Amino acid sequence: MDSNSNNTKSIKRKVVDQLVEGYEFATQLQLLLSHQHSNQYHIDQTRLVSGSGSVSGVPDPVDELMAKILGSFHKTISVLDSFDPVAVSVPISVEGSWNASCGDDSATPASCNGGDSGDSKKKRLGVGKGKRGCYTRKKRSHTRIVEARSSEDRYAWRKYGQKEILNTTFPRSYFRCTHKPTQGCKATKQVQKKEQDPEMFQITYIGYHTCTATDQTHTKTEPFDQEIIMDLEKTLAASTVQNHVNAMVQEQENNISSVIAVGAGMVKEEENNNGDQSKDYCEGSSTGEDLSLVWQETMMFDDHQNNYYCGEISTTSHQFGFIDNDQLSSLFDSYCA
DNA sequence: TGCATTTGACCGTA
DNA sequence: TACGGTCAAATGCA
Repeated sequence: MDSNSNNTKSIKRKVVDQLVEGYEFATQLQLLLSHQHSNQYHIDQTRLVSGSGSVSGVPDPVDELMAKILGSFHKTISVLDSFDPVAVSVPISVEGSWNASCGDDSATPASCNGGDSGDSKKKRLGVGKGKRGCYTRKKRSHTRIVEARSSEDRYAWRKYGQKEILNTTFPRSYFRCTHKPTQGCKATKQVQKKEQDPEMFQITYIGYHTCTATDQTHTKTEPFDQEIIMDLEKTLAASTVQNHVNAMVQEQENNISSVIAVGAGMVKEEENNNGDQSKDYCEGSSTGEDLSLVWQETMMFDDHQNNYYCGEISTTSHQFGFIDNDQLSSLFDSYCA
């Protein structure tokens, strides 16, 4: 693909992002205005009714205007959507993945190693060590943030890194599943002490365990002393999720993971798989089973509305909406198509 | 001696 | 170019 095409796509994506953001802001404004205005409007209408007769059927001008604004946004987004469906993911989206790596292992390592040739102070690695950094970075939905008093859990982790993070007192530690070399388990976690309460750990779990370790005698929940589950971006939404979770856990004490908040986290992943990334998103690290688990996790059945409560989490927005079973099926199909 | 951890280098992304 | 995530050599430990 040439750079022109990439540029066009990049610009298009930015336009769409802005439109989506505008759409969401307009929606919020509509809610605010309708809430405020309905009171005033109701008073005015009551006055009119009591004064000069009935005005029933007169449209609320605020609602009318907001409907026009939203309609305009929606039309624009739809046009772009028809132009390039990949670039648009509204209003309920699961972030796709992308591949920014050096490609397959047989490729020349020049693009992997030669990218940064600048820092002469840095120790150069020996010949044949050139595969460092050859990983794909992708957005993955299986990202859960929990807070706990202990970073321990029932899985066996191997620490592979530690990093000072900007504006934080404590370093972040990086762990991967001990069984990654033997079973290819892709689960990783990051542990960082909380600034406010150093006795608390913020643990970010990325991916699910696919290993079948013999010492794994417990159900696949993590961690066992978890206290708070957080959305990547919106704690408020997480509390909503948590409320649903608590209810669910009582009803379904079986196998479903207790980790519910799922965000579109951005992680790096080693270039071990050979498949294309879109396939990997649905079948690789996010297998069909995994994906269904994500949906299980993100959807809470609302017994009053008879709808699924769907938590949308993306890098730029977060909103909740209701979708029915048919919409759920079609979404599933479209994401994995 | 083998496995786990530490730590600086390296890399991709924003 | 800064930052965060990962690699892998060096080191520690049982």
